[in-house]
Amino acid sequence: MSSIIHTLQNTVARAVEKLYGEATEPSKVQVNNTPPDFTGDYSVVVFPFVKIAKKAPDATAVEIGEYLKKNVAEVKSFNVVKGFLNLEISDAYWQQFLQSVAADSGFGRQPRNGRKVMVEFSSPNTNKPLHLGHIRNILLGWSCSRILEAIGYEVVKTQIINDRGVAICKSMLSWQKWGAGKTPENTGIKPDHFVGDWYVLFEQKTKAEYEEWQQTEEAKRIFETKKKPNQGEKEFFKEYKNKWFNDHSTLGAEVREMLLKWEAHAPDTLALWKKMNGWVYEGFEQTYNDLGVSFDKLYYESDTYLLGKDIVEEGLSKGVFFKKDDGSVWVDLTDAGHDQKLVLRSDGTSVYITQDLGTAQMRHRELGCERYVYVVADEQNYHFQVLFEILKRLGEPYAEGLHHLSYGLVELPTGRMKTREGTVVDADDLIAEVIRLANEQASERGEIEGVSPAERQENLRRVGMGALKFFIVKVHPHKKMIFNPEESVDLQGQTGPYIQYSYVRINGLMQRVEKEKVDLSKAGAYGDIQPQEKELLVALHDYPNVVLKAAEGYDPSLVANFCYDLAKKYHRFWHDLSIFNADTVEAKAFRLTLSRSVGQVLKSGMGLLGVEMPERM
RNA sequence: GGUCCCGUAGCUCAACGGAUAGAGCAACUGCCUUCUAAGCAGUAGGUUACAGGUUCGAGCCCUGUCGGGAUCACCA
Repeated sequence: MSSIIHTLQNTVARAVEKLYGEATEPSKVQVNNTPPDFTGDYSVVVFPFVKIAKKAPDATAVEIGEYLKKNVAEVKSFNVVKGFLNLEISDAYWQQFLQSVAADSGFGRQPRNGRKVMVEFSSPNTNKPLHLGHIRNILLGWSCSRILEAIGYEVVKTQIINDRGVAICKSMLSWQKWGAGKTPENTGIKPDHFVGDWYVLFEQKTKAEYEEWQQTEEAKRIFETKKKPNQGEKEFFKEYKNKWFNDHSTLGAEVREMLLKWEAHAPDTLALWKKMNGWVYEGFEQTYNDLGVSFDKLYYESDTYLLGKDIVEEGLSKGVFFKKDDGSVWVDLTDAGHDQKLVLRSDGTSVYITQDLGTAQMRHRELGCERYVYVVADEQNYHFQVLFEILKRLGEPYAEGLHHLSYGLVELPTGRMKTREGTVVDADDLIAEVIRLANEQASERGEIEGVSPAERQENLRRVGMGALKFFIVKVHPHKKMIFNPEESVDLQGQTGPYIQYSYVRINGLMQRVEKEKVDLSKAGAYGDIQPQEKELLVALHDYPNVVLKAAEGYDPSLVANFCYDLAKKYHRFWHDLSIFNADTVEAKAFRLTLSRSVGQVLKSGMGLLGVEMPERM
């Protein structure tokens, strides 16, 4: 059935044309939910037509209202307040709507549109385990994928694994030097953490070496000759660290040597690299599993980091790029408000963006998508502006379909997470903690009858993860978010478990319906729809539109807030009205059907966010 | 300095350019003999950073100012 909103928009447009002789675009007609304090279900904003009508707002509203009442069967009545045209929709429409939702398990989803979109997210480095920042990235990528799927796209979920470079070499070298035969197996440490620990040790050893070096005559001489005026020793050496690591450090030299050996495909280095990355993937796999996410296609930086050289040639021949005297290749984006950007070094080697250009082209050849979404933190906004602009100028066919889903940093109440200060929140620790807290709080509430320990554990896992995921995904991506660990595991108020609880209530009802074989066929004969019922119907009615908007804006928080709002309305409904013990069989059937539809939409909506519903809690 | 993002209740967040800016947390008050109280209802809390402008109407759009962040490498 087609939405009443469209009917109203079309009819208002026709009314305006007929009454005032000017054509209006139906999609421009604003139809809003009527605020609670007024009578009506939907309100038409008539101000835009006042000029055309050459009449006062109220008079215009009345005229349009009368036209609607006469021409739209579903419009039961209307009233006009301060130029707002409030419409009451007939119960028959809502009845029919409810039946259609109850009969459609895919309500809110669009049919396949035959189009394909790639979503890239997570994209970790392989030298350390995943942390809270990755979790936001992963949840955004995952829910965006689900939402795009829901509006009809075929979605290819990918990640590019940054499996090469200095960082992983540090872990490799560290384990090689000091590992003494230790493995994840014989230490019992989760393999990605195991590798990360060696990285940390390497950084510690480097720091020690640096501090020792600072006492040497050479260091003192460098300080005296290179320091800025009034610069203290401490400050100077802080700034000098990178330079020192490249020019003086023995550990630095060893890492560079290892990187060179890797690039030369030295067999022992490659074997070590594969072994350690293998451990990391094993660990990641478990974390992804815990988060309930998966990928369709993996890319490895070790395969892609040399790509993009041919695109430089192409850009030069197309005149998009130009060569400087020293042989370096650039693109001039000053007319687009950006700077000149290097795309190939003077020694002919590529830079970061070269690789991304090549990867974009390669992936398009492989996947042939219409759109490509990159989920990457907002510190790379400029990079993606430049990347997309270049691809556009190169005339890539998918250039218009590129999108950077940029998201803000996750901060703790105490400020930014700092590796050096050990304030980075580890993903696995966090997951374990939320599940532990769900268990703890459930124990305080006591046992639920008839639930096996295994079921109980699974339900509590869903509750804990629901709390964590909802807490993160309810915030608009662009905003940096403050992650308060204590609040993230709250199970009351505006939280995942609050929504899950409304689902569990419904689930309990449905089990009774099943057991008692309740006849729901009389639902349609229920005549007197209550406000608590109406607000649920109106909310359900909006669901498909919310999913659509979330997809258009790459914004899962819209779905999260919708689910919360729906759950809130359901709790109110539950509290105010008797469902199973309703006065009449019609009311009982109607309310149960309504409950079932709400449960179905809650499960669907939360599913788009990657949150699973417990059966009992 | 240039560019971009953010600024809403004490705190965390909402609000297709629409009516009296809403929730949750924290505080206080009620509601379990009835379908699960992880719930419901109430009290209190606001010059939407500031100043102009656009219009029937601005938290939202424009200009400027102030605060916070990011970014502007022959790093990734």
